Amino acid sequence: MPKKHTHPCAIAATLNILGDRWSLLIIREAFYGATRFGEFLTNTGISRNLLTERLNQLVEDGVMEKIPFADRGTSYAYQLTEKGRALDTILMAMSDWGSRHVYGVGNEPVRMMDEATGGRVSGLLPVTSEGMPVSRDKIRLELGPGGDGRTRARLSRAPPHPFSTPEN
Amino acid sequence: MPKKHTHPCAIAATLNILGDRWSLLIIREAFYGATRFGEFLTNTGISRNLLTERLNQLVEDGVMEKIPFADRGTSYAYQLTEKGRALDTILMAMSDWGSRHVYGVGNEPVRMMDEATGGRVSGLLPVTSEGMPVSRDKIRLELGPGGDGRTRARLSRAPPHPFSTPEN
DNA sequence: CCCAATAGTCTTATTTTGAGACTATTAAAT
DNA sequence: ATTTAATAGTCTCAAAATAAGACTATTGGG
Repeated sequence: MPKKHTHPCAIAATLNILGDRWSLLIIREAFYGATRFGEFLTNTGISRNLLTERLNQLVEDGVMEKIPFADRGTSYAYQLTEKGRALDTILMAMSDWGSRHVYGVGNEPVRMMDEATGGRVSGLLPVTSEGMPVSRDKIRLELGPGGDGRTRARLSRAPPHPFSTPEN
Repeated sequence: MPKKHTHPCAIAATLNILGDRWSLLIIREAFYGATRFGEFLTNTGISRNLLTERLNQLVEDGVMEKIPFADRGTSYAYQLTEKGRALDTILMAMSDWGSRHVYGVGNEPVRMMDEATGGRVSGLLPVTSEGMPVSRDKIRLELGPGGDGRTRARLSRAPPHPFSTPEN
């Protein structure tokens, strides 16, 4: 794995764990039910040595766990931890973006459906801790307890509402 | 950039564009207001040759655009396209995950605040096209128009509700 | 005891990354 | 008009990661 980002930023920290071509594809397969070395191997197309390294890293990072499995030969089940299952939102966001902006609406390989209403899941809405929807135009970034001078400097250069759409 | 994923999957397609250590950090800086080569250079810590390559790639992929800029020397502004601004959800999801599971709640470098209520933005909720919240336990994956046999095979192996929490 | 299945290791060539020196273009200052 | 400084690169080289595939180790079942 390449060198790591060192500045205090939750996005950079996430990229330190998942910022490569394969890790999130392995995670995707785990959500799709894969647990065995061979399944990840054939379902993703990664090479053996890299899969070994990535699985070890994901276990070390607490995203997956490796569990001995009674089966022919030496065998293990790799499964998501709670920390790993929390990656569902990132996968959904990437699936949504890729569907809309790479494949295009009407050409998605996979659709997410809401079994309750039969409608399509069509996005992710920022919400407060009370579950109230938040408008992207009203989101402001604030220095948190884990931030430092560099974080403050970065935030002070940022626009007041980074995720708002530009007024024309 | 490394070889690309070829199977039909919106997540894989997204990783083909953003699946490396730097691209999303460049995008983050763009949301934080950076537009110039030198800003991306110093704010991310990427090396010059890689920044050149990544910016070119992001422009080619339609995520950013390069606009001549009247200033000292040869200069340009790199800015997000609409396709690029749509990456906000992925960034928010990564920021949220990194805050909770790497830094830990109470130790986040940056907090997202809702200016309307003063509360913290604390997650992303899947919603239907009508804006109705969807329970993760009720999300089912379905073959879309862009899928093929491999997509179908992958989905048929998947659990009925991939994003539900396991019953204990 | 042998066989097959599983999960790896090892080797080698190729590609990507990282670091930094060097170059090109242009607006402003003199 | 010439020089200077700022900007955005290009180029070179070493180090590291990736890719592909041959080979090895462990173990349960026949």
